[in-house]
Amino acid sequence: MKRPTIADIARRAGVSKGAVSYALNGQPGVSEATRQRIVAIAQEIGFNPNSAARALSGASARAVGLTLSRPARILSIEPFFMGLISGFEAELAARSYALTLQVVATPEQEIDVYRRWWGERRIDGVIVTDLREDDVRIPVLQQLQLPAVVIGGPGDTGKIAQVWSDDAGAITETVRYLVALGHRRIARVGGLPDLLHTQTRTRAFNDVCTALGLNEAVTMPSDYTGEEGGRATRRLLIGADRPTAIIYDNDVMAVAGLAVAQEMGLAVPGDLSIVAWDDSPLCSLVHPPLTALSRDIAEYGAHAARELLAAIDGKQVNNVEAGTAHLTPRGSTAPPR
Amino acid sequence: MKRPTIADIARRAGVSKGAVSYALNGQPGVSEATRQRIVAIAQEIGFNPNSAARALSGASARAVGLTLSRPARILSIEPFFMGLISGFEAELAARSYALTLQVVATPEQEIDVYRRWWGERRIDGVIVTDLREDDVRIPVLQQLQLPAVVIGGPGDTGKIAQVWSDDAGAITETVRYLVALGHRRIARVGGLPDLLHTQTRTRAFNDVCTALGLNEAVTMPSDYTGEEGGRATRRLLIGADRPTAIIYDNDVMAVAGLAVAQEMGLAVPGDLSIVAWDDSPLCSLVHPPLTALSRDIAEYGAHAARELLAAIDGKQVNNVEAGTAHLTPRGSTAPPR
DNA sequence: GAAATTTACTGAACCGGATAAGTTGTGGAG
DNA sequence: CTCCACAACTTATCCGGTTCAGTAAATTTC
Repeated sequence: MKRPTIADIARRAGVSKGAVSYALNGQPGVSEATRQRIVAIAQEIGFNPNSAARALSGASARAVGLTLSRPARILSIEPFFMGLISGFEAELAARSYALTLQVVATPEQEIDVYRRWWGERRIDGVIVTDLREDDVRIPVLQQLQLPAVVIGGPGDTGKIAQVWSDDAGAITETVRYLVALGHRRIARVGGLPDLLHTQTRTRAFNDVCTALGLNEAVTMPSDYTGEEGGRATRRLLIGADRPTAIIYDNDVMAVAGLAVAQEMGLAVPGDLSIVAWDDSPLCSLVHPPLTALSRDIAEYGAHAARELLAAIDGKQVNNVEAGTAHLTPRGSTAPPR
Repeated sequence: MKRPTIADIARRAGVSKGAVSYALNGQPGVSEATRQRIVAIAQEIGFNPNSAARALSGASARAVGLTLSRPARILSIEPFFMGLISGFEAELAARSYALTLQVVATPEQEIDVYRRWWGERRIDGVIVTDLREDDVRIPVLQQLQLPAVVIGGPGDTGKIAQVWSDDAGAITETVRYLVALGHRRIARVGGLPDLLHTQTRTRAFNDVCTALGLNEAVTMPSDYTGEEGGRATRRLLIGADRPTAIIYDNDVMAVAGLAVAQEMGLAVPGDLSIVAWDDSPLCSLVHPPLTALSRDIAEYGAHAARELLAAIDGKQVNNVEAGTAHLTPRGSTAPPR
């Protein structure tokens, strides 16, 4: 089936291609009567402008790119990214931008994808997640002058906009809450250590523990997987002065930690309190339901999408903080026995 | 930064645009020496063909579309879709096709998205999930002559290819296994009732229960969410002759069911055996780990992607079955007390 | 009422590739 | 030595929009 073009509309309306273009784009240069006639014909024959032709004649591709850089076995379970994608989408769809997705294995491959997408003019901008220290992707994005928004910071990204949430504030609140419950030995199972927001959390965790006079702030590095989270938990719990509370950097590890505690015969929250970072249905599903640091991930994604669209439109964008996660107490936290 | 075009390469190589196009696409019409010179220049200046220009001159858009039609709160936790996406991607990336994603709320909106994508020539084909009975999307796809592959069947989709897995065989195997363990009262918490694969499962479940002489095959309809799965479980367990085993149509509901059983003071697997459909890290994370119907979801997605690419290439594709899920016994199933 | 301006268009160039058709130059057959 | 076939290009056109430079008619201005 031949898809209709503006030439078809022009023929039926008895005007030139140019007039049709003006009419459909709300440009001046056609009378209101003609415009309505053209729009009606376009509607009737189900016209959609060929995105390739549009992109070729200088306009934008009306698409943005996102790479997912974690291995499939983590992605498949990590609710965070799906929430983020939903949030982007809501914002992008409203301005009829498409979202192009690619799964990558390494930062180098990710850079290649950006290079290719930009070179092909397939996208107008990208959303970058998991900012690292001295991130190799940043200079490439700057060199390409590819509009971008970075999620996870704050860090040094030059003129590239950032969207982040106040992780330091959230972890401080959490530790204070646990201390108020009576906990003195609080440990943490962290995310990937080279991610900037993991470092932010670790630093804030150490600071607040010192400030409150707690002995030592142990952070077990991990990788967001359930297996690693479980292993880290086991290592924390076999010591003589085991912690009475553990904060996990994501929900998956927290659920795994809960399973390990139960397997070792520890009561939750009686013997061990558990806090998950990033609330998700997962946290309410398990028994006991997990106390979690909630934030609106979809809104976080929507925020990033808005910033990116602004950057694409050439507006100068600044680093924005998109709200602090707040503690949602559930059944997994209580005073230690 | 101006992105290089074939005209730039042509100038530097001292040949015409046409020669560059032939050289880069492996077409005959240039000598091997010239071809290598051109390829070297393209490499050096980091040339990527403008996808819009390419798509405009008759070639394909080198992109396929996927809509996600469940509400965000389910998508965010359902590991199935992420696994599927990973699988597509592996296959698409290998042939440098892009994946365009859109979250939709209703089948009607989904149809609109297909119409727009196809009209805009943004994509070459789509992957359709969650086939229903008399699915409204199928006639639209046929009318548009939009290459497509349907996941979840088998059903009547005319010439549109389908990829499905043998759900009937899997559920039969599961029921036989539970009966072999000594269970006589087996219930099921199903997925959305209007999905075709849910109906296939329900029918097979009823059939095998009848064949094995079990009293009644109760299927509680649900919607894949943890909340609904938990509610359905509670309803099943409050009866006098409560089931000793429950099969869940996805992992999220199974985890929720486990929590409900524990909350009601029932031992798993002592008082209640649990089987989850679709294995995921989630199933191994909880305590006890859940017996699950495992299948390689990523491979399932890769299979669908291959079929779609074949359909785009104009090859006649047939309905293919992509393997049966097999039972992975873990700690959540045992003989009833 | 003639000149100046505005309105409502048309025609053509352009974006960056793909490709059909035309143009050389070379080597081999006859 | 000529003719032909073929390789190795060049030239020109096309894809479907956007946009700029024209143009004729209508309207305003003094």
